[in-house]
Amino acid sequence: MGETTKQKIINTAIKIFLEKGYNGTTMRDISNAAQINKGLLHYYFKSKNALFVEVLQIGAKDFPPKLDRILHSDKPFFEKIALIVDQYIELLIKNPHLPPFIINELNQNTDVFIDTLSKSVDTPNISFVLSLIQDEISKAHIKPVDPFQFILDTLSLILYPFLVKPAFKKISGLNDEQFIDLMKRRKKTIVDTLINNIKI
Amino acid sequence: MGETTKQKIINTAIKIFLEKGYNGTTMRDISNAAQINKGLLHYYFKSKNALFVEVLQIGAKDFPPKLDRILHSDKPFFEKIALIVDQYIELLIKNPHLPPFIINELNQNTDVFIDTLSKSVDTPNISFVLSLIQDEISKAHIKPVDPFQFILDTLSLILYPFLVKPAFKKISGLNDEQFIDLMKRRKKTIVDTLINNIKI
DNA sequence: GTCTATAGGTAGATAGAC
DNA sequence: GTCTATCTACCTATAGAC
Repeated sequence: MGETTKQKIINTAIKIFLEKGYNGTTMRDISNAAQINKGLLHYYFKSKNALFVEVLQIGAKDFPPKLDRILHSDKPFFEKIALIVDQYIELLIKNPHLPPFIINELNQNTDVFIDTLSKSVDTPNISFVLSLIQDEISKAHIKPVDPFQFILDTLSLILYPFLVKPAFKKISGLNDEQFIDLMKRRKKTIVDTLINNIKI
Repeated sequence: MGETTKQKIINTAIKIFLEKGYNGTTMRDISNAAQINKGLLHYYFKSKNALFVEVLQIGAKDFPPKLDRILHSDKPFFEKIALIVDQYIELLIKNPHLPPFIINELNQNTDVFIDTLSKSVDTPNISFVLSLIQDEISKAHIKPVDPFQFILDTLSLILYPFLVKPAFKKISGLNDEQFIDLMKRRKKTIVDTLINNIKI
C-alpha cells in the first residue's frame, strides 16, 4: 500500500518549503510536485499557513533529542563537544536546505516561527548548557570564558558554511561531493578551534 | 533641495528589500513607504527586477574597499585580524538586516544574485587573503592551519549572531541596545578565539 | 514627470459535481 | 476523497490623460 494522499502532501511540502521558503512556495508548486489536485490541499489543510505549521512541527520533532542525549551523558566535556559537532554536521549534510530556511523564516516571520517551534519541540535547554560550561570553569577544567559567547562560537562555526554554501561552491569551484568532504574534515577544525580557545 | 523622486525610490527600496527580501516585497510596499505613486516605480525602473538589481549594486558598492585597505596595509597580521573583525561588526550593527537578506537571496536566487554582485563590486580577492595566511605560515608566525578553514572560521564567528538575532533576542531577553553591546564585546572574543587557534 | 485607470496574470481559497 | 470550475484579492506592468 502506497502513501496516503495526506502523507504525500506533507512529504512534498517539507521538501518545497525547505527549498523555497514560505513566501517562495505556492500551493500549485506543492500540488504539482506531489502530483495531486490543488483542491485537495485545502481539503486536508485549511490554509497554506496551516499546512506550513503542521509541516514545521513534524519536521522539527526529531532534532533536539539526539543533542539532549549527548549533553546529558556522562562523557567528558571535550568529548561532548566533538560529538555535538559531529551530529550537527552530519545532520546538515543530510539536510542542506535546513539552515537557510530557518534563517529566512526566523527573520521574516519571527514570532509565528518561534512560537510554532517552541510549542512542538522541547525547547533546547540553554540554561542547562550554560550551567554545564560554568561547571567546567569552576572546576578549572577550562579557561573562564563567557559561556554565552562559547555557545555562539560553536553554533557559528558549525552552521555558517552551510548558510553560504551556494556562494562558497561558486567561488571555490567545489562540487557537492567535495563540499561534503570539506565539511566532514571541518569537524576536526571546529573542535580544535573551540578547544584551543578554552583549554588550560 | 530635497531628494529627487528617483533617490527617494532607491533609498526606500533598499530598506524594504532588506527587511522583506525580494519575494516578500511588493512594488506597492515601496511606493507606499516612499509616498510616491506606484506608476512612478515603473517610470524610473523598467521592472521590479531591474529596480532590485540597481538597488543591489548601489548598496554593495561601499563594502569591499575598506576591507581591502586593511588587508593590503603593512600592519602585523594579528592586528589586521582585529581591524577586520571591528569593521565587520560595526558594519553589521549599522545594517542588521544585511546578513539574513544576503543569505536568503543567495539561496533562492543564487546565480542572479552572485552575478549581479560580482559585476558591480570588485570581487573580494580571496586568493590574496589565502596567500597572506600562507605567507604567515611559511614564516612560522602562525601554526600551519588550513587557510580556507581559517577564513571560514573568521566569517562564521562574525556573521552568525546577526543571522539569528531575532531568535537570540527572544531566547536571551536582550533588547536592541543590549544586543549591540554584546556584539561590541564579542569583537574581542572573536579575535581571541581566532588567534588562540593559530598562535605558536 | 506625475497621476489614474486598467490590463493581464497568478495567488489562495471555495463550491459543487462525481 | 477527488476533481473541475470559479471567486476574490492582489501582483506587476502598461496606456494614456494631465
